[in-house]
Amino acid sequence: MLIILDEETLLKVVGDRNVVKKQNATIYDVANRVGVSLATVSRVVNGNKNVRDSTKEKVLKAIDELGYQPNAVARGLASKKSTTIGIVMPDVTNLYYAELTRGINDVANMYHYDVLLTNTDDDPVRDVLAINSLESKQVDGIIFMGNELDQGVMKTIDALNIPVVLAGCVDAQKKLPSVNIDYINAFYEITASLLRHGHENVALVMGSLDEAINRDYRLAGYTKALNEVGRQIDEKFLFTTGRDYQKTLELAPKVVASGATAMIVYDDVVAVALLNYLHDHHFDIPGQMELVTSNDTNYSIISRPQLTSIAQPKYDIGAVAMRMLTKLMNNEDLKEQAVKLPHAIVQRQTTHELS
Amino acid sequence: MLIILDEETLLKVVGDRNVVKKQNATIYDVANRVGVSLATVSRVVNGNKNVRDSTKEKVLKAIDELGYQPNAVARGLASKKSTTIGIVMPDVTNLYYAELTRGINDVANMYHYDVLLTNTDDDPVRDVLAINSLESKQVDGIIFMGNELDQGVMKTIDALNIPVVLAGCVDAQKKLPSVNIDYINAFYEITASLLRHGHENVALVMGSLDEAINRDYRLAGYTKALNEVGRQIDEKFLFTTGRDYQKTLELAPKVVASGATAMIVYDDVVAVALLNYLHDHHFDIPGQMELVTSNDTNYSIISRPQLTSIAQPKYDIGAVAMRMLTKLMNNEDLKEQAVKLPHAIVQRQTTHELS
DNA sequence: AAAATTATTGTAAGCGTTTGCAGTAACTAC
DNA sequence: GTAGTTACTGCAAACGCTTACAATAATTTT
Repeated sequence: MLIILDEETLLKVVGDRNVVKKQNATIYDVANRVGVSLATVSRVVNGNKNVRDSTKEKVLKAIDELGYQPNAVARGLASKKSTTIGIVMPDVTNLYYAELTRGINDVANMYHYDVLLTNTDDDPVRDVLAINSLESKQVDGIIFMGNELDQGVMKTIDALNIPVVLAGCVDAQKKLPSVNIDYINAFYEITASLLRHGHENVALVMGSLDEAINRDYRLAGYTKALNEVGRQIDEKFLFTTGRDYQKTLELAPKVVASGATAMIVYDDVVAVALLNYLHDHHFDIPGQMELVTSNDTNYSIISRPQLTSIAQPKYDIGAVAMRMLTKLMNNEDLKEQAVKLPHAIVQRQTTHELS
Repeated sequence: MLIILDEETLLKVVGDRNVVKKQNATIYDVANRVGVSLATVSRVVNGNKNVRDSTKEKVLKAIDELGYQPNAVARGLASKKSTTIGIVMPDVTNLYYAELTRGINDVANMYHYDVLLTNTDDDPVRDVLAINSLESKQVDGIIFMGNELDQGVMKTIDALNIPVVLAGCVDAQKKLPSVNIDYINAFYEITASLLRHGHENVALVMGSLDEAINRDYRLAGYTKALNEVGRQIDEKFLFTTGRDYQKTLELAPKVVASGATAMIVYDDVVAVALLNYLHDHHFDIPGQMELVTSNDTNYSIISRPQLTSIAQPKYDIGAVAMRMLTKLMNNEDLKEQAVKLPHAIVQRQTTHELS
């Protein structure tokens, strides 16, 4: 014989309220208690106007009494919306992406979206897997960050029924909505400034040239400034490295050996490593070497001397990207596809007065 | 008259493959194509043995051809499992938590869980909201990080039908499984060491004393060391502050004014701020002031001088917490409820030789 | 006061899976 | 060959909600 105990009886048996986890109430329970249909309860839960005030109150009361919370999964299945977005990013541990993420998160919460987060370490294979997984979880939108939009990734995104916005990530084909700073100009400006100050040999330290953001943006800005004063790029001043402190420490002597007297660096971790190498080898900074980094994370304030940096509105890049995504999810049109947020050059201690 | 076009016809009309997003295939489509029932397809998808090999192959082939991907939401509703876990944390932007998160994420992915991430800025109200939201999304488990388990939060967790593991977060009542280092001993050791080296006045810089982790752990270890040499705590050497660079800069002169000749700091951002204050005011470190921090994030390597630190296996704390959670979600028993991972003291440049 | 309109509520068909149970086919042992 | 097993497969009922559409009640209009 099967005995089904009600909660109170069960309590007596078990003796400890904490052991008796109440089965979560369903919309059905609420409807029953009030004596209305599921549809009515659903309407009040979803803020539908077509409910008499008196009914609404009764339902609300019952919801409160039962501690009813709509089951988001069931909701998702029925409505095809999950009120969840996905973030695909290289690494939470990198301050640059962490701050973008923070911006995304805050705006997402503001619009009552939850956030599914995946680290892919810039591995296109994992990017694709992540996107597929997000699709199967029926996210309403995706924000993609990372150095490079691999072809396979692009294809996957293309086949998606879900809006995607890029944040701090460049799409050479300009097919996807994105939020960035004007990388070309930023690198142009800082290079030009350094050249104006008499530097003959300005090193550029970037990520892989296979990535559009380095090749077509950072390097392009640098080249433009050089060309403008009638000079060509000299490969010996070009360096590439991953965002890794230790590895960059190994790269440092090579940069020094190149004869550069100034360097522009694409990432703060990399810049700090170079700076510390110079510091530990008693270089005079900025006397012997000027140094500009480009993400303006906490690192550039914390380092001694403090790093002059291209400042990006990181939090805002994330926030704006997320805001755009909400519009897309809402089938609204975007005014701009490729949003460029303003950047600045923050003068600190690793350069002389800039202008 | 309503005309429903098949994809190919639609293609001819629209002319652009990219505009025709294929409707995702369902389990039903697969079953139809092979000529078996839904149940059979479901079985092969879920790796159930009871399927003849030849059938299995046919199904697999159809799945491949249709590009079928199970709908995780429907699955979740039917099976009551979401293969998703939730993380509730103060702030992704804090390197300490970011590294824990990284550990959690990697292990979660290893076990094919996705991760829902919420920042709550240590606000108990938002903690509760986040947990409720996660519950309604039917996550299979939750990892909670943060300074303090507020009463309300505790209550919410108690009422949950979902396993929760704490990471880098202390539960004074020891009711919840958790992963930490042995904070008491860590702070005891470093304090004792500093005392042995002749410091009369050792400052302790922590977060709020309302939080158990500060009051009952960090302070307790510090006190123990003091008592051991027959001394009492002197309130004038106790300082509390949030994890904020600028605010700590304001606190710094007070710490100096206290007459302390050594300080133990609970967070790297805070420690770096203090260090930089001292550096910028030309203090001799460690000559005039020794400084120990306690999270050993990148900051302590990047700062100049580099920070001596209590080293925590941050990534592993996250990883182990997640591993424990998988067991709990699998209804396995835990060997230990409160796991303590080993810590170490990493000697760098802000202290003299320790012992 | 009947008709027309509008506001409110209920009915029931999904949404795409999983899964217990029942049925059928294939195999084994006698 | 028959009974007893075992291996496969299918049926159909959930899971908890949303949402057309239909039905009823309340209100206005004439």
